Amino acid sequence: MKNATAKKPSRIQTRNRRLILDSALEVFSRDGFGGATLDAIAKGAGLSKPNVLYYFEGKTEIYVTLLSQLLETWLDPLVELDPQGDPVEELLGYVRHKLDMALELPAESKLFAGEILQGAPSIADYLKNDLKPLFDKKCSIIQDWIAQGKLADVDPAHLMFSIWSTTQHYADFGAQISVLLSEEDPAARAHQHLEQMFRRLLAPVN
Amino acid sequence: MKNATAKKPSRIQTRNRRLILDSALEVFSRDGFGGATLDAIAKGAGLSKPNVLYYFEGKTEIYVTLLSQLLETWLDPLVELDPQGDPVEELLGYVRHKLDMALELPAESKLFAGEILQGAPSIADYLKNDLKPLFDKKCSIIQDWIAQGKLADVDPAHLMFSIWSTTQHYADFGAQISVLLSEEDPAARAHQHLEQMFRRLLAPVN
DNA sequence: TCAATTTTTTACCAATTGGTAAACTGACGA
DNA sequence: TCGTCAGTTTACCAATTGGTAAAAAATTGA
Repeated sequence: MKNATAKKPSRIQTRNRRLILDSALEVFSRDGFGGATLDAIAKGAGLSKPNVLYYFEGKTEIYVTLLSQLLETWLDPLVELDPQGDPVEELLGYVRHKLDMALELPAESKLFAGEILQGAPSIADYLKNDLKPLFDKKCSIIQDWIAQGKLADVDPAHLMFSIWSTTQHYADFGAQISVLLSEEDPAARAHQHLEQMFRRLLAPVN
Repeated sequence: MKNATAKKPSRIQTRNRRLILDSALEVFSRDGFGGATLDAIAKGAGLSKPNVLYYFEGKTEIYVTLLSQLLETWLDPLVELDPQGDPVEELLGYVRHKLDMALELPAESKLFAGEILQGAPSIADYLKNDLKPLFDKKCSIIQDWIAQGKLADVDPAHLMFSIWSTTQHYADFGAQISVLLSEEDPAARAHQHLEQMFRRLLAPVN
């Protein structure tokens, strides 16, 4: 008898749920929620469609599971912004971390981008209840840094937007970048460029 | 008899094609290509589905028409980057223009973003044959400016990426921004912030 | 006015899609 | 050895979807 409340999952369950989520991440991030099909996800996971539905209640549940797992990972580096550290270095570290994530996990970034692009229908609550408070807290830390003269006078919220957009751009618009760039190593140049840009923006003017 | 080669369109044709494209822009940008349906587009245009298909050969043709119209508008401000003008002001003007477009035409921005997000399946050729040459040309203009000491030493390509990402972010991630921001007027703050950021980045260090 | 042409509607359809029912397989403990 | 139950497959289905055929209505030009 399967109990709704947490029966420790078997080895097979762990493996197959992993397979399904891996496949689904690829399919959803490539085709969007509307364009993704259970058949494609099942095929990618090497399982039959009914077998996939044995592990998840439906397409939507797979999608939401993926998103909520992603959000934890995604939020992490922001949480780490330390009020005690050196302001400029803290923020540059955050930029570096976010860029690395975009470069290493482009599918996750695209999944998130697609969800927001379509009005965040599945994660509106999360944004309001979890992200917003954290965002406000970090903004006020930045505000304090500015008040202490340790940082140039920037708008904290819009600074965050700039960090998010410039870093995630390398994942979300990867298709465009790879056409426009002939370089061997965009990653290194990207790091250099963003470091330069945000250092100049943030360095306090004495 | 309908001739394939340009019969001047009737008043009804112009009107209905416009209605269809307007509705399709909203539907595609909200639901993505895969999630969009002809029924939704037809309903939004106030026409029957077969009537829509009287004006366009299919869902894909509507989508591609929309994209190619959009690309012209979108490219325009980049074309205007003038090698003769003052470098910093030229680039800041470009930033301003792009931000205004994102704020005023968010649906267009989202449509484009969605297409790139999914690997640019419909506009890969356009990117290679039209955008790339223009991009290279403008990059070398920027490179010249730098060589002349009129601009800080930035990577032109990545500078462009930063401009695109930060400005379009206000459209593409609007759902997130509106949750995080309680301000009355994000547009004004956004303009201020981007001006500040790019001015500091671009100002030549004497 | 009336025939030719454009536009619109009605009635369909084949393919795909998300999802279900139920039979089947196989491992494991008593 | 047998019953139990997790896991899998087969066969299916109703709804939706992109699209078509052809008749009906509206418009236009002579």
